[in-house]
Amino acid sequence: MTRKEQKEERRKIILMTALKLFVERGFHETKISDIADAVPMSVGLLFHYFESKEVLLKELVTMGVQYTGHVSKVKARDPSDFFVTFLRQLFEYSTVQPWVFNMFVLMGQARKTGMPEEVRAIAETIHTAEDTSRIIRKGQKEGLFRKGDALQLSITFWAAVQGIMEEMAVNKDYKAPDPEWLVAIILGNNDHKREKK
Amino acid sequence: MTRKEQKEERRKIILMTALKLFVERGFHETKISDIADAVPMSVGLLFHYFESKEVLLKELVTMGVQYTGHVSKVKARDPSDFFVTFLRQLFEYSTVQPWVFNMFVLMGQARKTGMPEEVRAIAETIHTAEDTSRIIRKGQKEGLFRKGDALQLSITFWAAVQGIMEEMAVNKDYKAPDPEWLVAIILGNNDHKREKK
DNA sequence: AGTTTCATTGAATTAATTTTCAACGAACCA
DNA sequence: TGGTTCGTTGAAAATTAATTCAATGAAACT
Repeated sequence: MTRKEQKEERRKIILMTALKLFVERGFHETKISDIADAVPMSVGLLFHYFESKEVLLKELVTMGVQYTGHVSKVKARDPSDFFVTFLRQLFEYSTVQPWVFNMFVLMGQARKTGMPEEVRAIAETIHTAEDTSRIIRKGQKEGLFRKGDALQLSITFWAAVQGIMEEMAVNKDYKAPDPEWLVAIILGNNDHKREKK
Repeated sequence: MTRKEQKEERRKIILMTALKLFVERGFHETKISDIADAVPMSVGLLFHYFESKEVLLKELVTMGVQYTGHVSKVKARDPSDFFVTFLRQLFEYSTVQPWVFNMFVLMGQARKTGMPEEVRAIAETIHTAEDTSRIIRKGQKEGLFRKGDALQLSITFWAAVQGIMEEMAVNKDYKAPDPEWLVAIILGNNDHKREKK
């Protein structure tokens, strides 16, 4: 079993290395040999672990889909806190658990541009914006959130977050913003609901 | 001269076609033959106009740099209005002047991921965030904007906008948000300054 | 100790695209 | 009209990166 575990371990290292490179430079800009060099291992060996570059990517995105499934369920207690808390955690991960951070960025990229069509299809099985639009609707009923199309609001919020995350991935000088800055997108002018500090 | 004008015209068509495809599908995912088909013209002829795919991209990004130079100077009258007005115009362009819209998205992509290194270098000669951070600082002095590092605020704002724009580029169902939703990122809780409708 | 399995390498092969090119014909010029 | 230039094409060549593979040696198993 040690042999099998070893292999599993190695696969993980490759996946995490590739994830980092894909996020920093983009899928197509990352050569198989770049991944191999970074691990490090020979190009040939990498193919012993993954049958192709695209399969490697697909495995990452599939992991992302599963993981995201978890996250979105975790905490749907209070509409007003949900987003701040989520962002705070996400931004913390950027230093503590880079892979979570990178995964988030990759999933966003996969939905958009510059990835094989098939990969996009996998990434699109996630419906974060739809899910959180329910939370927003709830928040709107309570008068906490801005009025307007909840789904549009939700998509806007996540698109903005994605933008921030990608900036962070590329621009290492840039420090994560205060989550409240972003939550203001959906919060609107709500002075009654303000954090007491 | 008609011959030369003709050629210039043709080059523009190619540039605009490529821009659209690059933004919708990504640079690497767009084959020269895709561009040629879309124009339409033969692959060989495209090389009569541009010596390589990368040169074509570089020319687009260079145009973007010049154009952005204009824009950021245009209207720096009133800090509070600046951002709302800018966004309103930008979102309008998405339907009226798609190329401006696409250009904006391309420039953001070029700064980030998935483009040749050399292109990134060109795109990074733009310093929108630095420029607008001055406006933000001014707004902060007037008590209109949220407190905090003005540059970080500025980068955050533009990164969010970039996220929205990319969403719009890919998800045609998604309608541009109300500019105020995004300006809330820098506005903070400012009830005295509210649009009268 | 001998045998089998499997991780490992780097060079050879293949695949996908970009880029070049020889050939043709239409527009322009004398 | 005859000649030159230039737009145009599609197929051939070159390039680049992914993928395969035969060979090697170390670990595990008998």
